[in-house]
Amino acid sequence: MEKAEKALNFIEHIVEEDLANNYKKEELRFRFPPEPNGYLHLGHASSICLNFGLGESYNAPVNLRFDDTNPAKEEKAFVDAIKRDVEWLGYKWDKECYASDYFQELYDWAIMLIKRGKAYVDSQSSDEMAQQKGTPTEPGIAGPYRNRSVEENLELFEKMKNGEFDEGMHVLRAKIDMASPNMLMRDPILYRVLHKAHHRTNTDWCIYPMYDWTHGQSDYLEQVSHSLCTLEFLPHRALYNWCLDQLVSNDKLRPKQREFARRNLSHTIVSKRKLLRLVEEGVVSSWDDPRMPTISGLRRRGYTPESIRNFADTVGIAKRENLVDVSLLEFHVREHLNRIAPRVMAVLNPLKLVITNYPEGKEEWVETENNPGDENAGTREVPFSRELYIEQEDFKEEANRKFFRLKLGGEVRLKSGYIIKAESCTKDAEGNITEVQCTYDPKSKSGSGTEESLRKVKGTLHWVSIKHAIEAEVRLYDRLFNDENPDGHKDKDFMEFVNPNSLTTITGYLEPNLKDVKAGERFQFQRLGYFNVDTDSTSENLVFNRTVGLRDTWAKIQQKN
RNA sequence: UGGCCCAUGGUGUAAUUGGCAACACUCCGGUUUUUGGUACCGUCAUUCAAGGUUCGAGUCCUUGUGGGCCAACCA
Repeated sequence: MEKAEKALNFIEHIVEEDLANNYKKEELRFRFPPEPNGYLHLGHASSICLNFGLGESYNAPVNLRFDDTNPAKEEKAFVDAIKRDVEWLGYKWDKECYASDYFQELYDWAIMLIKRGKAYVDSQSSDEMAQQKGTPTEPGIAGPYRNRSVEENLELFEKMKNGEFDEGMHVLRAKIDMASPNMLMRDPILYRVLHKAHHRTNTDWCIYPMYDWTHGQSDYLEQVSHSLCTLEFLPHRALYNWCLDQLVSNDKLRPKQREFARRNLSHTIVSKRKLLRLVEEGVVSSWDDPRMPTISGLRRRGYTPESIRNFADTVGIAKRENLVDVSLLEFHVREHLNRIAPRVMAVLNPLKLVITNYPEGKEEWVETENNPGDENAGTREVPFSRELYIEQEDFKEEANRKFFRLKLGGEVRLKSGYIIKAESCTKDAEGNITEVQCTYDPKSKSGSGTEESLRKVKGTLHWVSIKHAIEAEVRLYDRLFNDENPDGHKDKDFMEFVNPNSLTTITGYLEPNLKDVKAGERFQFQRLGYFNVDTDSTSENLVFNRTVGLRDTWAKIQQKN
């Protein structure tokens, strides 16, 4: 229903056009084709959301296909991690496919190619072949094996398959055009010998097909209608089509490859090799460190699948270079968490506050909303007593009228509690404030309905009763990189931009309702931000991650002065 | 130096395919608020440049400028 309202992106325009011309709606099929050689990250999320989103809007199946043609890099563990991440994002694939399931068909087609004189075994070194390949501005030249006989090619390819050759001795190449302006058409390699066990086919094969000889065929076998990939594969399209030309039959659907620009996120890096460096050099603790742009990192950080999908959706898709600001991602987590996260009170930088006219030993439980924006969220009770913690930031001995918080002689409301007035404070030898003494107005209790309780005071502070507070380890995260585009400097290594303060670990004091929280649960620490329970958390040692802070206009006001 | 792709506010995308440049975020300003949160309101682009076609151009054409991609037995 909301689809009719929404403008279409250029991929959807292509689909619409195909639907208007030669495709039937039932023929639409998409696929997400990761190589199981690492963890999924935000970049993959774009592709996932694009393909599965298309599947949803056209009610078309989407395959999850593992592009597992290089056993040197791929592992079962990554397959499992990828499946878990796609599921977590909230998508269901139609078929779970593997390029390795097509090894036999691919091999048979290669034989066919050889028989038609369109493929040959080359027995040169990769250096020699690279030499002959030319450059983008100069055409390539034919190698000495280009015109081997069909029989010889057949025999050699058979021996390659049977494991009679070492790696690197022979490859199978398509015979296309060594002078093509498209480098990829200069007799691309189709098969190489790899004496490695594959995580699914084990040692059944010792020749493995290359990407270009696999992808289009896989799409064709699965009858994928639209094969979407990133822009750097654009030159591969000609080869994709060439491969299909060799084998498509007219009664079956012919897949088409279309390309979109990968999404780049500011202050972030996504290259597998570089993320690995962050892990190996100990900048982060692991692949699922909450600072990592991996799906598992974002999950651990407290991001919701909805927020990532909404982000992908509003960013959209196009063909130009881009650098999306992280603030948009942050906006979407806040937007979602604001709706679903229960509010709680927690003090992260405690300052002791003593209410001198509050009876010693007295305690009462005050009622407070779980989410002011959601009537159905209900209320809970929080213990209040004579000695509380407030944030150090929330008290100043003196301040101008812009400062809505507590100052000597000034009044403030303790959220869901009483209105208090700061009377005095004590300091240590260095002049740091160690305690604030205040008085409260017993008639001003929140919700009591008294005239005093209805008084307007400018500031409201969150607080926690010292006696009842529970301690927790709180991990405060900041951007991993200080530069907007850490990967975008030709003369500088991205490691130079690592933010040394991307993680600060402190002890926080929480309202006691939080004592039984479980990993993954999300909360808003009122006035501070959104936090979730980390997987490291135990009942003895609670651990919270700050997913994202609240919008902080006060911080901006201060910055200006 | 060859081929291909791209160019719309600070950012990312739209524009019924030639008909009043729209949406979201950010920034800035304001209203509401027992979260300096949320919600709400307002300000911010004559579409890279120059020419052309047309009653009319972000959209079509030409040239230029700027950016990107292409020479792994990776995907």
